[in-house]
Amino acid sequence: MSNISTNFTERTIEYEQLLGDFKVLLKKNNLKFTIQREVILESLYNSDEHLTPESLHHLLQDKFSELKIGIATVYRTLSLLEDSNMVTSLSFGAQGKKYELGAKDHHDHLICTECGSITEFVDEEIESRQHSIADELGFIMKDHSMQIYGICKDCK
Amino acid sequence: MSNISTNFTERTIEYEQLLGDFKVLLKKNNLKFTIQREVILESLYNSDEHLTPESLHHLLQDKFSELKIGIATVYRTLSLLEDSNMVTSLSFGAQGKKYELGAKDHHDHLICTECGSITEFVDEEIESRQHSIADELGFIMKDHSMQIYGICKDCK
DNA sequence: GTCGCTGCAAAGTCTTTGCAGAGAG
DNA sequence: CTCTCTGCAAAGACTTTGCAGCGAC
Repeated sequence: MSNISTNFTERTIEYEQLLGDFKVLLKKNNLKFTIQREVILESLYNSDEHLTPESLHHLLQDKFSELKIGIATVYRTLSLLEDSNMVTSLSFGAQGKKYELGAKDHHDHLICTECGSITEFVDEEIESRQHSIADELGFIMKDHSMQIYGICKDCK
Repeated sequence: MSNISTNFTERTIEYEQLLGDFKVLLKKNNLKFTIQREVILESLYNSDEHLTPESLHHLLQDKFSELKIGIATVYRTLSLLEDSNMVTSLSFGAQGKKYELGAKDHHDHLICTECGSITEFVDEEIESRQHSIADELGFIMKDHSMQIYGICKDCK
């Protein structure tokens, strides 16, 4: 695999380490390290989106067309990664199930109902409050999603 | 530490009023008020659970077996209610989409990714922080939704 | 009586599974 | 060489749609 193009999402973990963790995980469970599994991990790492199995499959078919990765392999690998807590899945309303690497930072969204623009933000106060709430209710927090809907400053 | 009000499902609206609103809505859109639509609304009102189409269908078959309500009608009515903003849906994991009456107090959700259970909570600190963030970014906040995903105390 | 609604069943979607050949270790 | 993995296609699971008779208004 070629090297990883850096993009603007801050990562809390480097790809090399992530890949190493994955290999350890596979070995520990007597599973094999295949090119399909590698490109799926890499694509999740390099994506700023929350990917659906279908969008991930399309992406793989574009970028790694020579591999002819089947949709079943995408599903199987996502399940494997999710079971191993390397990715988390979220569901957004009617849009179905989406996956993202567990190693990424949280982020929330302001969505303008007029123009559809999306602004990302992170607020430490809310982040820490969420952890407190989860703790107080005996809940192990894995992820969250928060959307604020309204009218952005350009539209008002 | 501030309080987390785990005030489960306080209703802000009486059933009679809800039913009246529903009838107005139907009339306005030239739709008919049928017994099926009524028992679905009533069952949502009387349930403290977040219902899936399937669980709602089972419940209806138990309580109103003489009506022989079809699963298709359940799906159609839930879509109608959702489009009219009388119910909201949450979806998560492999377990599909769940519905709840929108007329309940505003609250956010803790969703267990293991068993699919949903715990509601309201936290004033987060509520007010959201308003501040929207203000700071020049955004007029209309609504928001927040879900925390993780593992509940029974599953961990 | 009109026209929307319903139950049924068939058709779509999305996801999982069975299988035989391919490939990692 | 062994035993898992993969792509394909078929099977499942969940949801939507077409239709003819039913029922609200």
